[in-house]
Order: sequence, then C-alpha cells, then structure tokens
Amino acid sequence: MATLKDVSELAGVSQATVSRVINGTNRVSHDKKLNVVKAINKLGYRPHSIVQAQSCSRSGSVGIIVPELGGPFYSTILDVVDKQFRQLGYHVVVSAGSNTEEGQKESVKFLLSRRVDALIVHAHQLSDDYLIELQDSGIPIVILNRFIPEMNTSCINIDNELGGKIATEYLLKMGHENIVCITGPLDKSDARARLQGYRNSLMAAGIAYDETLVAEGDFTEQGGARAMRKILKRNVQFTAVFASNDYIALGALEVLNEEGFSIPKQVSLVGFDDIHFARYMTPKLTSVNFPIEQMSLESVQLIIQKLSKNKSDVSFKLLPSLVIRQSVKDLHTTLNINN
Amino acid sequence: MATLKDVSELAGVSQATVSRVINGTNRVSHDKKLNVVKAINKLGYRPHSIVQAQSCSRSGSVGIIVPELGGPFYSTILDVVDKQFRQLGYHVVVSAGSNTEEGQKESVKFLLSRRVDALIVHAHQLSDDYLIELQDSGIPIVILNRFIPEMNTSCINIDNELGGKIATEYLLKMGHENIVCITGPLDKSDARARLQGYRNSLMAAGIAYDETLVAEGDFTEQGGARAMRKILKRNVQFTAVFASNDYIALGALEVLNEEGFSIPKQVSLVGFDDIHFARYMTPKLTSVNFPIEQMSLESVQLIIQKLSKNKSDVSFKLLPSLVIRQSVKDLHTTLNINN
DNA sequence: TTGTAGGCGTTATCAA
DNA sequence: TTGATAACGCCTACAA
Repeated sequence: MATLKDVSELAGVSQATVSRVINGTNRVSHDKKLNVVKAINKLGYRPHSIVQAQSCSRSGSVGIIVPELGGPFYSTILDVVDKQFRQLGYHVVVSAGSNTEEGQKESVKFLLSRRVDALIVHAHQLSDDYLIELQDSGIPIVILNRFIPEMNTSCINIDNELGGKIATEYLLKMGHENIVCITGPLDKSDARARLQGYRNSLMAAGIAYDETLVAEGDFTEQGGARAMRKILKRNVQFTAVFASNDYIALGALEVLNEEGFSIPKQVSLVGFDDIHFARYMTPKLTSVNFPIEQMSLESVQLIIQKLSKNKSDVSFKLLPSLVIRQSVKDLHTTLNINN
Repeated sequence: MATLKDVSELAGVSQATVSRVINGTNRVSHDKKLNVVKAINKLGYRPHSIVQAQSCSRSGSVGIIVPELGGPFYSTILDVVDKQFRQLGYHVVVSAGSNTEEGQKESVKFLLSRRVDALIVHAHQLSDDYLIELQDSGIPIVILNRFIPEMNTSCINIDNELGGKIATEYLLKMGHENIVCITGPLDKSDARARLQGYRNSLMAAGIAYDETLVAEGDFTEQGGARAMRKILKRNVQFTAVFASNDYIALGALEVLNEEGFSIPKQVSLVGFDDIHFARYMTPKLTSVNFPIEQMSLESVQLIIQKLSKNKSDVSFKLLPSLVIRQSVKDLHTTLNINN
C-alpha cells in the first residue's frame, strides 16, 4: 500500500502539501496540485482512514452492541443505523453475539479499545449502574429498548405497556373476554410492561385478572409452546391468546394446532413485535408493530445530537400500533351468523 | 481516556515497561509489574487497539461486503463469520447496503482505507476483472457464492446445479411430471445453474424440456408472484412448482392460494435456500437447504489459511441437500387412495 | 530487567 | 503557497 510519503516523493512536494490537496484544507498551486493528483492515481493511493482519525483524536466510528446478528429484529436495527451513519461519514462497528453479562462487558471493552466516538447499546445483561458509570466516563451513549431513570436522556424505548394495552383492547373489542396471556421473562422490564398493559385493559373493561390464564414464556418459540401447553393442562376456558412476542405466538400456534384448535376459528391470537414473517404465517398474524426502524433512526439522531451538543427533537418513547391481519376472530359477527 | 504515557508516569516506569506487562512480551520484575497493574486499574486504561495494530502494520480486522444486512441470509453469514473471527482475535468490519456496482466499489475502497487484513466479498455487481485485480493487488480475498475461474482458490460456492437437480428429482420421484420452474434472474450464474439442474433432471428422466412451464422471477416474493401468474395465464397443465428460491416460492404460494389451488393437494411446491421462515409457512415448505453456516465457516477458514499461508482443507463447492417438509404430495400414494 | 529512540501514516502548527 | 516539525498512542529494536 502506497503511503503519503510515497506520493509526496513521486510528486516532488512535501507530505503536508499532499495532505492539503487530499483534504482541501488549504489552497495549493495548480501545477503542484496536478502533480499530486497524478501521483495519487499512479500509486493507487488511498489515505489510511484509521490513522487519519487518530491524528484528529476521533475515530469517526460508533459502536453498537446487540445480543445477536441473526433474526429480523437486530438486523433491521443494524441496517438502519449503519445506513444513517454511513451517510453522515461515520462508520459502525458492530459487536454481537453475547447474551451474558461478561460477554457484553467484553463487547464494551472491545469497542472502547477501538475508541469509538459513541456507543449504541441494546443489552439487557448489563446492570443499570454499569451503564451509568459508562456514561459518566464521558462517552456519548444511547440505550435501546430499555429504560434507566438516571439516564432518561439516553434511553429510547417503545411504550410496551401501551402495546400490551392495544393488543388486549382489540381482543376485547372483538368480543373476547377470556384472554390468555403468555408473557416474556418477567425479570425483563419490557415483558412486565406488556403484561401490565394486558392487566390494565382488563381492569378498564371490568374483567377480573385471572392468574390461571397467564403463563410465563421466554420470548422464544419453545418457551411459547411450553407456556401454551401449561395453560391447556390447566383446563381453563379461553377464546383468545395474547402472546408477548411473535415467537411466543408461533410456539403457541403450533401447540394449538397440534391439539386440534383451529385459528382463528376457535382461538384468536395476537402477537407482538410484528417481525418479518408474521405476515407469512398461516393465518397471517395480527401483531403489535414494534417501530424498529423509527427507534433506530432516533438513536442515530440522538447520538449525533450528543456528539455535536445540539439539542434536537427525539422521541424517547415510541408508540406501537396494531397490525391487523387474520389471526383474530370477531365474536360478535360470529354470534349473529351462529357459526 | 488514559494513555500508555499516563500509566507509565503513574507507575514510575517507562512506556516500554508498561507495554511489556500488557503484552507479556518480556519478563518484568514483580514489583514494577504490580505498580503497572495498579496504575492501569486506577486509570481504567485500555490500549488503543487500532494504534496497537498500526504499530504492527496490520489492523487485526477483516472486511466483509454484503448487499444488505436485513434478512436471514446475510445476517446468518455475518453472525457466523463475526463469531469465528472474534474467537481468532480478529474483528469484522461490515460494509453493507449497496446493490450497485458503484456502491460496492465504494465499499471496497472504504474497507481498504481501513486497512483490513483481508476481504470477504458477497457481491454480484462487481466485475470479474475488478475482483481479479483486487486480489492481484495483494489483499487476501474470498468470494462468496460466486465462481470466477481465475480465482478458483478464492471462491466458495454451493453447487447450485446439484440443488436444482435434487429438487427436481424429488418431485419426479413423487410422481410429478409436469413441473413448473420459476427461475431467478438469468443474468446471475446461480439462477442459471439452478435452472440447469432442473433441465438435467428432466432430461435424465426422459422428459422433454417445456419452455411454457418455465418463467423468470427475480428472487423476490413479488417476482415469484408475477411469474406464477404468468404461468397460470398460459393455461398449461402442471402438478408441481420448483421455485428457485424461497421468496419466489412464497410469492407463488400466495398466487396459487388466491387462485384456489390448495398446496400440496393440487399443486406441490419446492423452494430453495431453506431460509428461516420456510419451516413456519403453511404448509411447511420443502426446500433445498443452502448451507449458509458451512459456507461462512469455510470462508473464515480460507481467510485464515491465506493470512498464515498454511494450506488447509476447504471445500470450495458445498453440497446442498433437500429438507423435506409438507409442501409436496406423493402422487403414487394418491393414485391408490384415489383422492 | 529496564529505558531510550525510532517508526507506523497522518494532520496541524508554525515559520518561511 | 509551501515545507519542516511536532504530535497522535503504541510497539519494538537496540543499548544499557
């Protein structure tokens, strides 16, 4: 690889001059400039961006931590974030693949050691205190999909409680009263919030909260299936299931099908997150839309704001909405038709 | 951020000594070592990995170019590649999001300017010559899912023709003789190869190739749907569809459903790639498995081999296999049952 | 075992 | 407009 020095020698000028024509930081006489350009082309020279950054004491990169690369959720985030930052002249360093606290701390260290200019973090294993400390250490940071009171200007969330609420309200509106709820792991705040939305809606509708209709899953297909089986064993009456995410819905769907329940004929189903294949399931899954793109966009916005110390408008709490497809049956029309 | 210098001053030793205890490159007396470690902890110092690499005239990173981040295919590749390289002490710089030649050249430049130690490329817009030139310029490079004769030790492919063959053979074995084939865009070699596999199987079975049963799609759901409609308009007889990828299969499935064909009862369907949601479709899609993980693993292997100049065993042509699910009907049993 | 000094490739500062 | 030269933070001879 050709270096600045090579170019300067070939062009018969100083390195400084070459640097100037590259960055346009200063006027350079026309003929010298021409020589430099020629030399650059001849040598196929391109500046070493990392070292460039080093000289400016910024790296021109931002780090992002996600638990995994696969799956539609995180890849969407990365896609959007990467596109945005690229446009802004930054580049994104991804650290993925750890679901443990230790692993995620490793990720932080890794990115810090690469001197990223800012950090976007989607990690549930890191403690609040750790993240607060990180922010206090001076690096601009944005926390995705999680709320830490002490960092309220750094967290971007969706309103999970609202999501649970609109899902449940929709089922209620469709005439369902005995609604199963399969929750996510309840040590996670978003799982709790979604459950809370469910409870609130029931309460508002004057329906008592029935514990036997609720089971804890773990945001996976298997977990959803397990929880669904548990519910079925309880031998309770229900006409609808609110699954706290689409994977859970998927697991529940399979179990219900196995047990001979047809959806939505006998049991209605609502998911959460509206992941990519929700629309490809049979029946197409009605699901609470998680505004991933918007969240990603906002996070970039917020980082830029922090980097430039400008105030700008960012929504810290994004609003989910319901995507209605075919997995819920309207009990009212049904009663009329007497089917 | 604390620097080497800060640590050395606090510990009362030279920077060289600090460097030594960090890298363990040399024996350091116990007490000085202790001081250094203390200083490092007190300052929360972590080495600047980029500069570290710079001093060693390698970056410790490898670049990977993919057309997009979203979707199950590329995210799987990235996931595997990233995990592997991380274990090996490398880190991966991703450049994504361009389907144009210009954009992908940009990506190459970008990664080169970051002085990645090697390159993994999944890009169909880049010309053979360009890639050959790139390799000749000295950077270790691996080409994914594409074959360039001049770079036969740098390309990792699956045997697309074999894939087309096993899909078609399976349908033949199940008694289907009038098999529609929806191809990918025929300017792409993998699409052509899959079609060729289809043709070869038919020929081997003594069935004439019928152009009216073939339509070109573009590897998307919409393209698949469009091609399927085209076929239906031709009013030809068929009992099965071989879709050149799962998105095409998806599009075809929807059109067939719309038109009242039930699958697999009236029409059987085989996809290609076995992407994540194939198993969640209804009916669960029988599909040719694309060994993405294996391909990713091999690419890492190959890069490492090139980097260390060791010879190692890499498969340059991976073998697909058929994942049989529920979207194909056995016409033999059917005839007996007379259903 | 330890420190000094030079180098990695660039930008920024200061004279000329 | 130009060119030396210092600086960025680290590693690695070389010398002590």
